Amino acid sequence: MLADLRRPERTFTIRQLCNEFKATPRALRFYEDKGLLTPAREGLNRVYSHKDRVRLQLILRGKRVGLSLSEIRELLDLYDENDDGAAQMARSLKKFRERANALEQQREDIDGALIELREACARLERRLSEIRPDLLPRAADYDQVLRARLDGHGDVALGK
Amino acid sequence: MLADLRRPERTFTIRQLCNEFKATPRALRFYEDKGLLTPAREGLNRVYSHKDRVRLQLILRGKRVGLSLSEIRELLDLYDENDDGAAQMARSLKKFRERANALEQQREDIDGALIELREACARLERRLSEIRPDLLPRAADYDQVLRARLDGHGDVALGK
DNA sequence: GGGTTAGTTGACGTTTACGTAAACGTTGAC
DNA sequence: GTCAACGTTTACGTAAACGTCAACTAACCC
Repeated sequence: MLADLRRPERTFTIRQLCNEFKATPRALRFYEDKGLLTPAREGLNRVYSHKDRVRLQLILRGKRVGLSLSEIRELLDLYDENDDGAAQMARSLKKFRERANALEQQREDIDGALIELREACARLERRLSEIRPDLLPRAADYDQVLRARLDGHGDVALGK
Repeated sequence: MLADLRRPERTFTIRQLCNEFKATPRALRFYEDKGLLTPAREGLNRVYSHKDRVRLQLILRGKRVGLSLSEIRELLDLYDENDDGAAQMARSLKKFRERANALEQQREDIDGALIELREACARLERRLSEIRPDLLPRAADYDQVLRARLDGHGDVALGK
């Protein structure tokens, strides 16, 4: 086919990008509002270029790793303003490393919380098994694990 | 000393509890507003009993493991209403297990994000070292690790 | 004209856990 | 007397990332 996805002159509607990346129109307009995207217009309608699509990809990737929209915008701005592309790569690298550090910190926090939780669970289990062993829940939590996996996941909760 | 901390008739001012648990008066009043605490009054001033102190401890522990205030309130309510104490222990246990599952899920999300981040970092590092090796940041991130550890940590960021 | 589909803008709502005044009362120190 | 320190209440502000209307338009089909 001549109309390849990669052909630079190909354009996209808001709905196409939403379907492709599983976003909502509201979200794309919101990103535009925040200066992350600036699609062309055809009359009123937004027309997303190939470059816009790439930007959107970067935005969503940034979100997945837990960057805020304003942080993402800073990075995207660099890609525009910058001439050689080396300086902004260095800045991106720095940002990414910071994010990685923050995430590792979050992981430690979670581990700490898990330790506290497990202790509390153990205490409760001991006392319950002494007093009312019939009330001890059992297979129910497997349910929850399964439901959790089908639910919201893939994105990182933003700390702070 | 006769005036032991553990003597049940001992009471506390808002400030004392704040200092002890490193909270702000605003926070304690807020918890009261939300029905988590109901200290006595001496005129206008709040007077926290021994039991109030225990409740506050439970509140803060709940927060540390990432429970929302409304979830904490549900648990605390059970401690009050319930007669034998077994049923609410079972419910607490269930809640805690759910929280543990959710936290484990969050950990996986973070791990996924970290993988993506590390890949991105590796790409950037490769390209930078080819093009502008002088721009590669180095010891700077150790700084950030240290600063991060001194900063906000100990509490779990609530996801979703 | 009527209906459907997809697009637009604008504005308010949601959620959580408080922070931050504003305005006032009480008590003790100096 | 007056200042500071601590307490009180009420109420609005904040941050993030959209969701959820409402009201309108433009295009296409019959």
